Amino acid sequence: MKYSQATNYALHTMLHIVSLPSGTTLGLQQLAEIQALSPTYLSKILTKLVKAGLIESTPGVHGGYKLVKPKEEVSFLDVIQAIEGTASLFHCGAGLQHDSCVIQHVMKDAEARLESYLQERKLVEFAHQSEDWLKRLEQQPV
Amino acid sequence: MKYSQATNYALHTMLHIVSLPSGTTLGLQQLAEIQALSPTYLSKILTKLVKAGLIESTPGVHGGYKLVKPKEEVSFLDVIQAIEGTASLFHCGAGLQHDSCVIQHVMKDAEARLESYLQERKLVEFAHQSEDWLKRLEQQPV
DNA sequence: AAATTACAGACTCACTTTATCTATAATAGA
DNA sequence: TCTATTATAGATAAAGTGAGTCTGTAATTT
Repeated sequence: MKYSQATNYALHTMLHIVSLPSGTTLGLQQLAEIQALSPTYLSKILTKLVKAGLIESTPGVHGGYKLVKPKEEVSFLDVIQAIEGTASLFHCGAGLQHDSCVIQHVMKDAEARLESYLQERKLVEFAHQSEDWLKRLEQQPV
Repeated sequence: MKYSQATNYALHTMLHIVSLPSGTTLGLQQLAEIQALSPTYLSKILTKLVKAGLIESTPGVHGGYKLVKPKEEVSFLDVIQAIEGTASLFHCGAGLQHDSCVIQHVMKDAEARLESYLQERKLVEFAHQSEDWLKRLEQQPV
């Protein structure tokens, strides 16, 4: 069991977007360049974040991505679930049981602990980490 | 991200083994039958549990599987890690960072919470759930 | 109208999961 | 020691998932 690479990219990308001055946008090209990724691939990941309601995109000349909600509200869990989905980690296959399975109940509780913690932690806690990148971008503007 | 089906089988199988009277063994055929699985496939799963030091196997006429440690010591985490391995859920690919990545740090903490909970919960809590199956097996002995 | 930007779909490649089948090794009991 | 019984290892295969590329399309600003 592992989180996908896409989740890794999504978290790093969101860290950069959260670090933007309010209202500012950041372009796909720049985000892809920072992480050494193909833009079209990163686009697929970001589209999931758009559909999850975390960011919004505007095409066109000075388009890009920007936050929808206040940056303080963006949790790790929000980003992770946007990419990985919300299906439960464990599902007891045994036909009859399914609901009555005690094992499943424990696993569900464990997952709840995990999610609760990831909901508490917000990306904005580490926004300063991304400032270097953003300053470098300002110095060589488009 | 999901736990594998094999983990599901392993947990259910261990629940049965934990429910055995001390010293008693349970055969591969019976365990496979209960869960409607091919014996050879289940064997591969159980071999992992053997190598992890949770159970031991004896071939031969009245062979089967039995616990190594006291039943009270077998946690959910023990079984899960025997099947899934102990690699971390999340690994920041970004070359330089790897250790300094703040995202990875949060993810590691989250995982620690998950594992801590699964370590606390023991399979023996639900041993009684398996009694029905075991009694039925006694009534039609080999 | 044109340049710029994000989006969608089809496709590929490699790896993992979930098995199945066959053959082999080890043990207990006659 | 022979034999039945049981677990194990190896080869194989089908299906699914993850990761990524390429090409083309839609939308917006100037």
